[in-house]
Amino acid sequence: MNTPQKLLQEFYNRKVNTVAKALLGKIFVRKDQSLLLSGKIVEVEAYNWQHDEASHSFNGKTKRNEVMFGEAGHLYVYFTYGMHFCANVVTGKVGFGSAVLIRAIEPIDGINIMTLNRLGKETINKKELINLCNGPAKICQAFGINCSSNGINLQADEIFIIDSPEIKPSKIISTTRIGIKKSIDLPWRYYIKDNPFVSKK
DNA sequence: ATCAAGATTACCT
DNA sequence: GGTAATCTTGATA
Repeated sequence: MNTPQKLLQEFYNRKVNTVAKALLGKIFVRKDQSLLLSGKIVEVEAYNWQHDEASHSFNGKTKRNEVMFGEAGHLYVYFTYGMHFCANVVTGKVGFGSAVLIRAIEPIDGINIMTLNRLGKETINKKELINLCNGPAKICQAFGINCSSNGINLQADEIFIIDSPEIKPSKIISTTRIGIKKSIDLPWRYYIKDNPFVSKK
């Protein structure tokens, strides 16, 4: 049996749409001493620097988005709507400001902890399980991710992504992105076909 | 200094 | 389907 392999720098250091599709099916992991939380990435969105007005990086580097302009393979976490965090994986060359938003995860390990983080209780029914990580802010709440994780290196042991067999192109659906008002026509949202943990059809 | 918008979610009808 | 919650950031003056 092969040892699970952490994704390396070279995986992230490619074009954002390539990385976005490649991230589908991979295992997102948060480790903190005895704490182990993980789940399969089933939905993502790509945000680019050029020709993408919806991207935080479109108007250039600021204090908020500087991680996006840094090295690939780091985590960009931002706070929005006065109450939510969203997590992104930085991709491509330094200075290009591109990242992949993690939009939905199928929970695997630590479901009891995620349930506690999200719902304030330990038991969960089937419907609540489906709704546990099917949205970018829900993932951060379930995994306990906040701005203190902004900029961390995914090669380290706190938060990282483990390799897993590639999803076949025929199983990847590409649609327009959700919740944006600019560049709404770009088909840069990708999700795994027929997976019940995807946020929206 | 002021202000509007926001890569969302939960709860209402 | 509609909207309140809630506050940081970035743009403009």
